[in-house]
Amino acid sequence: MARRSDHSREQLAKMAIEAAAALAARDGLRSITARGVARDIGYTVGTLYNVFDNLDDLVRHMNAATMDALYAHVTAAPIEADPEKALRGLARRYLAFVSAQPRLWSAVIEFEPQDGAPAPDWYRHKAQRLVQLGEDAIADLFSPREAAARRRNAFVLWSALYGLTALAQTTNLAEGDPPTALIDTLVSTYIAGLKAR
Amino acid sequence: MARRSDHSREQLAKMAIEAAAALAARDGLRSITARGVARDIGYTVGTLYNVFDNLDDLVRHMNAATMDALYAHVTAAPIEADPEKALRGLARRYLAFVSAQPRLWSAVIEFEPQDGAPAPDWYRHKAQRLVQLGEDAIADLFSPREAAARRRNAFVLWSALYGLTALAQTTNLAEGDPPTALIDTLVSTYIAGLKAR
DNA sequence: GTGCATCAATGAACGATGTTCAATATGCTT
DNA sequence: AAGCATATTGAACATCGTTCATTGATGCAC
Repeated sequence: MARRSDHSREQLAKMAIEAAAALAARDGLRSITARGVARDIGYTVGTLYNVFDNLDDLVRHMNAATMDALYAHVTAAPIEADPEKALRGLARRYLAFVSAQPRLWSAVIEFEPQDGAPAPDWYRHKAQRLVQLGEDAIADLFSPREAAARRRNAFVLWSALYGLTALAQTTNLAEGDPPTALIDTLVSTYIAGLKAR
Repeated sequence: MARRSDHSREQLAKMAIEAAAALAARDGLRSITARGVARDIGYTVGTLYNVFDNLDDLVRHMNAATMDALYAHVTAAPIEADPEKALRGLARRYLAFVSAQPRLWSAVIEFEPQDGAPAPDWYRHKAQRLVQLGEDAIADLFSPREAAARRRNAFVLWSALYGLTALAQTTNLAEGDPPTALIDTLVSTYIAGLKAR
């Protein structure tokens, strides 16, 4: 029983993350429990705490995996040269991913660790990579001397996309318009605004 | 035992909501517990369940109160006629409120009821009122025949603001820029984009 | 092969959680 | 004064996150 070494520490972590993601995808972030995850991977609670500091740690790793999957999905297609086309493509693929895995993405949005500690660098980097994609897409609209403005606008765009997907999922405020139309409106209008600077 | 007419049902609800808000403001959404709220208002758990269906119900009412407070704060100042000035004013007051009560606003963002039931109409209306403010602000940029576009853009703007405040609070992705600069960038650029239609 | 030290895995135990509901205390009516 | 209606209670239940002494499988020394 003890010391099975059926799986390495890394394998255990991966299995637990996938089991947690399956639970979250089905019934939401709050349905993730230590005992539930342990049961689903064929181990007991104690083992989970050998691999992760606590449940929040596991959830963070789960969310990191979701962000990795999002990044992979968004970069699967080539990125066009024209800023507006590039951005629209990124945004639509982003939306497609979120729509396909709504509860998984909700888990990323909802999650707030019990201790108010800020997210570790390795986690923040996952988000930064996504912002960077947007920054690259709009790079042609800025001169090399405007690096700060380029970065700021990329962050604003990413935040706007984030908010749009967050609200388009849950609320029903924009009844007439499909999410794609909202995304396109955002990208077109914002890019037009950038060009008009 | 507390005398049964010390407080009306409405008073009890108000006290519980305020107690929950105090807990959330100090230690976050997850620090709200039935026993904790009950203790703080001088009653026991059972009484809480006479007033609210369950904890999620209480949290929803707490978030509704937060949105009411936000609406009151945002509309406390007169709204200017010029779309950009009006929108910038709304956005800045929005940001001021969120910055002053970060954990309370986080509770609005993070909250997802256990049962995946959609938010009731009376709750969604609270958000809709805020979107309406934005729609009124940009009304002059649209002809009467473009009601759909006006509504869509108001929703996009609100979502963008929402995302910006959500991310500006937690992440540290935009290190150089204060939140106000991000808000102004968003408003200016988007309004410029609308004018360039 | 044998023995043993190591340590991954266990699962009982703890305090706290959300929620229920029979029992009870209280105010109002008659 | 008696009785009714009901607001309030708090014990009880299942489940939660987390800890840690115990256990037994494993790899290594010999």
